[in-house]
Amino acid sequence: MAIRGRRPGCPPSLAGPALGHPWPTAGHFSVLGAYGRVPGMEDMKRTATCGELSGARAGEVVTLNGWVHRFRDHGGVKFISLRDRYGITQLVVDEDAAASVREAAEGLKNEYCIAVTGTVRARPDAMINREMATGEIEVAVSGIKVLSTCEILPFMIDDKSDARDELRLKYRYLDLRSFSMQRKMKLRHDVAFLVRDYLNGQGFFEIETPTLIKSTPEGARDFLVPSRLQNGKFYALPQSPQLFKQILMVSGFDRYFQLPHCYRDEDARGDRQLEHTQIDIEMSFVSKDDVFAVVEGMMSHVFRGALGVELQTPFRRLAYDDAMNRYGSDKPELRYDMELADFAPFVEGSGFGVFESVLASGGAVKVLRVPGCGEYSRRQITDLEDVAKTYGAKGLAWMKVPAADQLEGGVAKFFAPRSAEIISALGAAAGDLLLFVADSWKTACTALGAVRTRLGRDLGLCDPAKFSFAWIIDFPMFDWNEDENRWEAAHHMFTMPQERFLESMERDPGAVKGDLYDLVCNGFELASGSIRIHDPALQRRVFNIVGFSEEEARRRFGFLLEAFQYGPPPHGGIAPGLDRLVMIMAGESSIREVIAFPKNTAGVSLMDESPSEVDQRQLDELGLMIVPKEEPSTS
RNA sequence: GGGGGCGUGGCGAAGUUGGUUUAUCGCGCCGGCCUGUCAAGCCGGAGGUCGCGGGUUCAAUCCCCGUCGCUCCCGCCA
Repeated sequence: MAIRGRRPGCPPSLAGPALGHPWPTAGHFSVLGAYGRVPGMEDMKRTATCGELSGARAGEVVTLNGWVHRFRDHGGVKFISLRDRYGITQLVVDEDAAASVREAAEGLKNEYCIAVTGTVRARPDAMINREMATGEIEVAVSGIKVLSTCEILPFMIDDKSDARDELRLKYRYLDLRSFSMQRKMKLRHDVAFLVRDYLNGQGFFEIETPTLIKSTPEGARDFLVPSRLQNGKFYALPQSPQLFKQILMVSGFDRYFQLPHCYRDEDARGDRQLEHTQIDIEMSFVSKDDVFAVVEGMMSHVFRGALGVELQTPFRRLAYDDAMNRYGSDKPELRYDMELADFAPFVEGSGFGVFESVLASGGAVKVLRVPGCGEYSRRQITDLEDVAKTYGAKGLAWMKVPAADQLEGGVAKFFAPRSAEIISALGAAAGDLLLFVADSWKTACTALGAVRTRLGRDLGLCDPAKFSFAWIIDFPMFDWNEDENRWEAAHHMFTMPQERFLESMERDPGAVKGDLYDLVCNGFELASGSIRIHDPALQRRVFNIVGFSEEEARRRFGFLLEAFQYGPPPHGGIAPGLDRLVMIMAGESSIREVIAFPKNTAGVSLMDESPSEVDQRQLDELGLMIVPKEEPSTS
């Protein structure tokens, strides 16, 4: 499926605020004179960009530098669309142009990099192109210099038929030439700039933390970097600057931020890369409300500046339990309602054994009312059932509401006696479809939530121009790990348990809510953060619950625990993902679309072909030996 | 680790329920024509071991198995 949202074809979108403010031109800042000496083009350095000329400049002699976007040869008159970062300008080679110029023009091919001198002239009225920012003028060419030539392209720049991703990534430098990609890179630049602008204005310091750090094998897999000087030892690349930013709080830096690269050696996804950029924030002497206020202010600043969109703040807040119960997700898509409901009240006495036994064993029966889908075919419902099964549901029960007081089809016969009551409780109407999942509470919620998301997409319920933010709060502090038979931290071990659970924490870890929060937008988790523990005694209690010995804690996080003996301030923070933020703002569904040089789902960079093998000498210096993974036996 | 989808000239796609014929279309490319296009137009042309390997068959681009690559998803991602 093609996922790029580009459709410019023509450059008018460049001039307009398609993604916010206009493209800068020489009027806003000087792109000219930013060059050093370019051998061979001293006399052909640009005096204007391809996006800035208008009727007011008619008569001016200009030099343009750029790429041949299209070439239209009419025999007598020839047109060249010259493209640079700023737009497209039409060049004309008239019939009476010098023979040398005509000859040079005829030799031009797509994507040649050229310098052109000519006279700006207003187009005749009938020839004005109103779709184009520079459409009222053209440049009558008096000189052409080919700066470099171009091979036959693997795909057309800004072609309407998209090349497949594999090819785009291999020739990323060509892909990035397209206005579509240039616009996204500009958006990313704008967002990063606005983030810095806002946080600086709020008194935050940008402080860099190391990228070669100690491996702390909790959570995601670390990328390891072997040490040559310390033979047999390894650095890890940071999954986030978590420990360092907390240390910075101990150091008194009150308000810190950074846009660090973070690395996780886990399988990539459409919205997940091995390597991504966070907007890492930490603050002292705060509660979560202070963190929320900063992030809400920052997001407002960013959306206003980059997209011209006013966000409504404060963002709504949704407890984790509510998010799960109502939307079946801890990162709910909130651009539409269509909430899940609890069907348990109607199960008892229905005689439907599947539902009854699930409830009897402590599970849940959730129902999703799908307005107007009562005509769904068996086939369509089976497709939805497959979605539910993917998320662990054993099946998807259904019934239809043919009339305001009637239930039919699927499991309706068990519930027909209470039809009116059920329909009224669910707010159902004739023509609705009801879908059910019965399972453990979490599975029932997530499976039916996935069905909800799928339906939202199929039914076109998502307004692409809408950004629905929400804070998800009151997350559980600990998850029970079935495999290892122990409690583990749901977020990380430095998260502050909510005060009301401090007393009962050891007795009932599963009930403890953490001072822990996510920011979600349009069904994506945009940020995750928490108020941290700064009290060593409390920290020990948490370590204890997750089965972390004092010694093990010291070995892994010793420096942090030690730092906390020297007057640590109460602190907390958050880390929005920059790539996901830009992805959502750009209306893309793949994070690769907003990363200049992304890796594919197998972690391979198709352009530079990393990762790659290394010389034996490099391995020797590091004291490493490659042990091939065993081939699966084929006998 | 598991499941789904895709792989056909440089690019994007179509296709044959296995056969007759030269594997089709659009873009691009090459040559020619053309004074107003802006996705220019018209005429002509080149370019493909249908991802790779094996199997079934008289016959495979098509069916089967394996493999490689890309992609979406589950698991994983404190």
